[in-house]
Amino acid sequence: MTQAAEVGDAPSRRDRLRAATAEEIIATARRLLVDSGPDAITLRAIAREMGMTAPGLYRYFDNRDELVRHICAGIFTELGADIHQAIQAADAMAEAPDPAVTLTAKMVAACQEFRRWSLNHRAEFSLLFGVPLPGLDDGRYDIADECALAFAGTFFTLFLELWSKAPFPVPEAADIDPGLAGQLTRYRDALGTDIPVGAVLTFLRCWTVLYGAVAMEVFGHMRFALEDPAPMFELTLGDLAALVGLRYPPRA
Amino acid sequence: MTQAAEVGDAPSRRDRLRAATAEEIIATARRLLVDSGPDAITLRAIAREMGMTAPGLYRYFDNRDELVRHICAGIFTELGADIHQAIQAADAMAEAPDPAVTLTAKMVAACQEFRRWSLNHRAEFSLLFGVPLPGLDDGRYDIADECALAFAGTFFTLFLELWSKAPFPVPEAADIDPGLAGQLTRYRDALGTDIPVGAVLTFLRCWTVLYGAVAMEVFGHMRFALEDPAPMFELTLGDLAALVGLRYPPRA
DNA sequence: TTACTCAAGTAAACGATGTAAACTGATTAC
DNA sequence: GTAATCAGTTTACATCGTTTACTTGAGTAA
Repeated sequence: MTQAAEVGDAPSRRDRLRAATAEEIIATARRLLVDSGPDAITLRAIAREMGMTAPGLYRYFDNRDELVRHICAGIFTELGADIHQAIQAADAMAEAPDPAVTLTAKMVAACQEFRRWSLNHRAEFSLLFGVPLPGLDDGRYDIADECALAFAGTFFTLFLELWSKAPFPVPEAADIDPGLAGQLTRYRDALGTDIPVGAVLTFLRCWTVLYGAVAMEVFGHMRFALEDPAPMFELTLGDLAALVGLRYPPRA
Repeated sequence: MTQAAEVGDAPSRRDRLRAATAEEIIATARRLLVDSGPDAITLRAIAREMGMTAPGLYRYFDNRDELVRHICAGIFTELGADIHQAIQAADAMAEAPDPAVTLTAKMVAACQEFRRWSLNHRAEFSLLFGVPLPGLDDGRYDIADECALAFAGTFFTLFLELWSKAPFPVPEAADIDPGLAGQLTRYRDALGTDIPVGAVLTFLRCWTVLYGAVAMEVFGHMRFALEDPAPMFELTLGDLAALVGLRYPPRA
């Protein structure tokens, strides 16, 4: 009876012949997420794909949320690498004598790749940049936060390059709200650089603008007005370029 | 047995003495949302509060999603009224001879109220502006969309007032990407106004910037750098003011 | 070889969830 | 007076995360 009810395709334990690994579980869950959306990441579905049963997953994760956080960590890492590669590609393509043109190309490539990836990976984007998992508001710092910070580093590295190769005007430290300046100083020290706090502020403003434009598009909150926000994103790129002293599109 | 298991506090059907109304159900669900977060909006919990059983709710809504959409509609309406009131209050408070100062105060009041409400109603904000409910990607147009449009009208009315009382430079129609211009024209016509498409574009850019700043803060995606983003929002207000030809803070 | 230990699961169960189908008691229409 | 309709209830199903108790096989010490 039970034997007759066996399903065919999912790998059974005897097929695996080895113990599962946390990485395999995460990869399986990730595949379910990509193929069928966030609601498809159920312990039973993951276990089924792995040829085991749901409670067995508790050997590897304390609960579902922790598993999801590991999925997030992996996605952050992949997205960071993806954008890094786009920056490298733009660098290799550049043959302009004017360094500002090359820098602009790299910045634009990074932002466009972020948008492109986000639109092509809506489920993953929602997981990383949508409403956070409940219960994560406490001060705990986990692997997903760590990878998020590393992801931010991808953009920050580019920002540092822009700043060092073609410095742009940033708010004077004296003009910044003291409370904000203190926070920016702490964040700058955590990053381990010595750029002015005004530059850190500009970085965060850029990130906010970029996030807003992409999140709004991915979440479909722009559809009430536009069915294709792509040309508006080009204008956003212009705003971002202006924030770092560049011009986009290059020719006026 | 079953009688002995009766719970005490939830109103029983006999206490109600009248049929429920859809509005009561929505209000009950809304209270659960506010008190206990989005996960608390379960059909059984709502029914329990109403003194009935879960399947009875299907007399009023096709399914849970439809109920949630009605909750969203109510929240949109309330938020719009809230912001409208903040604008009115700023108008009443203003005693400046310079109209630009009054307009700035109203614009700032609207944006600040949007942020304040959003931070004080995170669960509701997530419902309205977070990742949309699955299955809503099809072209259906429901009551939540209608109320969202009305909500946008609150901001747009203010924008029109800014534009009419103190016109500001907007992109020339000829300089706008043709595809974008077409979409903007359609949206403008839907709004029933005759302002230039460049002004519509500026409106959408303002909304994107505002949304990005508030969503990022509500979702906690700024905590990796700042624990109190309030001063940064003041800078965002400055950016927004500049987009509509105003200055904030007023004194430089 | 035998006994012991431990890792890596399974099986069964609990209390939730959304939802479908069938049924019931009161109110209304004719 | 009887039929229809309203506003629910009861029961049931599949699925969810999670807990508890049990099994199984591999490695190891004596």
